[in-house]
Amino acid sequence: MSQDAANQNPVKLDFVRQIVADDCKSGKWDGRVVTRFPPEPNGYLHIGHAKSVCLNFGIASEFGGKCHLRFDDTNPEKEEQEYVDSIIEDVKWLGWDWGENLFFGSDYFQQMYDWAVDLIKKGKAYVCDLTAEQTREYRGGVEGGKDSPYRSRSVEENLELFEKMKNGDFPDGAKTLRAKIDMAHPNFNMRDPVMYRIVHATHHRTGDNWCVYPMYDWAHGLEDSIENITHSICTLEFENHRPLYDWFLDALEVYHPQQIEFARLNLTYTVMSKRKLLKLVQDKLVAGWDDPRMPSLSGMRRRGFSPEAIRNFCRTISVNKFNSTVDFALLEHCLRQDLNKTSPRVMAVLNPLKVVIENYPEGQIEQLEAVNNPEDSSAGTRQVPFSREIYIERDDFMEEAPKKFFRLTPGREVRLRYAYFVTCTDVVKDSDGNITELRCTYDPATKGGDAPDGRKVKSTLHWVCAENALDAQVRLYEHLFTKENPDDVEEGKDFTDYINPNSLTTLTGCKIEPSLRNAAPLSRWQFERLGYFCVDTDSKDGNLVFNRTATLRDEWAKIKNAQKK
RNA sequence: UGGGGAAUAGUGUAACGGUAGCACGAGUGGCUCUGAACCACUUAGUCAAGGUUCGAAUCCUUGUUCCCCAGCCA
Repeated sequence: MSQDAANQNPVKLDFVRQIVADDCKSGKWDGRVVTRFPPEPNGYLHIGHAKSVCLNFGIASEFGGKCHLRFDDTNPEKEEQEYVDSIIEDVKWLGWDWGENLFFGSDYFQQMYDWAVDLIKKGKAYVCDLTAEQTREYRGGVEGGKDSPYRSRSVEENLELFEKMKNGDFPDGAKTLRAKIDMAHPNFNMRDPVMYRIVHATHHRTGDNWCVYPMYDWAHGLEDSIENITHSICTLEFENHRPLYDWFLDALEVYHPQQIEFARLNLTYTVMSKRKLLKLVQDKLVAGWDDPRMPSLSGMRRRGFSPEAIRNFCRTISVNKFNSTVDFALLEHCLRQDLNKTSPRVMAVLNPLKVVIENYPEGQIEQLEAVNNPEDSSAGTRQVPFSREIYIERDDFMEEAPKKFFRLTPGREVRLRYAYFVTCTDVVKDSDGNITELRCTYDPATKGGDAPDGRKVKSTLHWVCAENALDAQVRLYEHLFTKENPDDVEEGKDFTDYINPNSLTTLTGCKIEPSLRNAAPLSRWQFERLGYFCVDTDSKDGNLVFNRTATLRDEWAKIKNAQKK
């Protein structure tokens, strides 16, 4: 029974959960629910994988079942331990727990081999000497293929040859083991698919033990069967492979899970294929797999995404059988929803403009109380220093204020958050006319931010005390691509031609309030009025580095934009 | 020209023969010591055409459009 249903808070079930729920009701699997997340360790996990992870682990937890983490490591030429490690880290970070159920397809190589021998004995598999190119020719097109000349070898000969293949008696590509199905089948996957190929390569786990490696179609169903999976959930492109998945398991007469296919995730302004992400990394178009602009989970973690936000996002987009592209804004919404509740507030100035408060005593520093998180009273308060010289955001001052600009301008009174009302009295400029400093006066009666006479101000600014400010580097990010769909390329171009030149802006000399002096790497903060920021892993003592995870929603930016037009 | 899938507001998703709803986005207003958050309102949809039915997004027929498949990758 689904937890949500048990809580009498029935959520609408997606089609996969509906199947699982129906099966639980009918007792199809004796009430068991066993799913698996089966990544190939040939790349880092990305937000698209998170959809699958959350589906599989989510179903297991909601229906009182379990979910295995299984590495589908059947191709030694592409797979590496580095990827195994990163995948484990990422799934764990997302908050899922596979308990004892960490498996590797390669652990089943012997069982798979034995089953292949069974199939040969049943006359349902044969050793084929056709080259890769010949195999393709024989497979044929829509009109059908033709039988391999090796199709009718005797069981004895097949057994002997297959053993020799295993023992390494033949060079790479010399022979394959194929299932004997139907070369005229309208589904190409059923035209005597290859089960084993000869590869003399060192596997990251089994070393040089094997010279033959199983193909996906052969291996995957067997892995599922061995692990007693009930619902084998995979992406849409495997729909064509389901008849073969079923054929192998039926031919072997072994435990037979149900394969269910769903549509993979697409997101605007990003690419999601491992191949393309790898190219971005290898061509150094980004700083690595964990570059905060990458949709990889390691990148998003470094950017400041919370696991909670990603999990909510995956639940929100649901799952279906048709291709769709989710608006990046929805991801951002889920992000902000979580960070708003959980991020401590802090004041930071990205583009500092010095302000001297002329009637404030020189040399005086007072501590003012600031709320850490208005969404969470248990987060308490902290003291923020204030003095005669402070920094405010350059964008918060305009000498000639347009309509609807409520912030500081000569002669106007505004509030410095948690501090005082101040009025701008003078603008200091250099010889080129650039504003270098503002002169203000303050009203001592407004300490804390409220006027005893009840007068109001239109706007509240964040600020940082000049004397105590911490210097920091802040990295601002925008979409990695300028195009909503970077895969939709014009003639002669490729997706890398649409990389956004402004995807990364590095700001130095940013001013941060002193409470962040020892902020831990990957800790998440809201810089008031600016956005959510995360301490980068490059950050070191005395050399703070922040990533902007996301901006706050910004009404003024919209107005400004509209006024420009 | 073969096979396998799929079509619901701009986007993502519900409705399982009985009032087409929710979220995001966009817009308007309210509130505010974050132009945030929060609150209210507005916007906009069943791929098409037939049929069955008292009643169709849902069932049937025909058509249209889109996605996947001819690796010894997964």
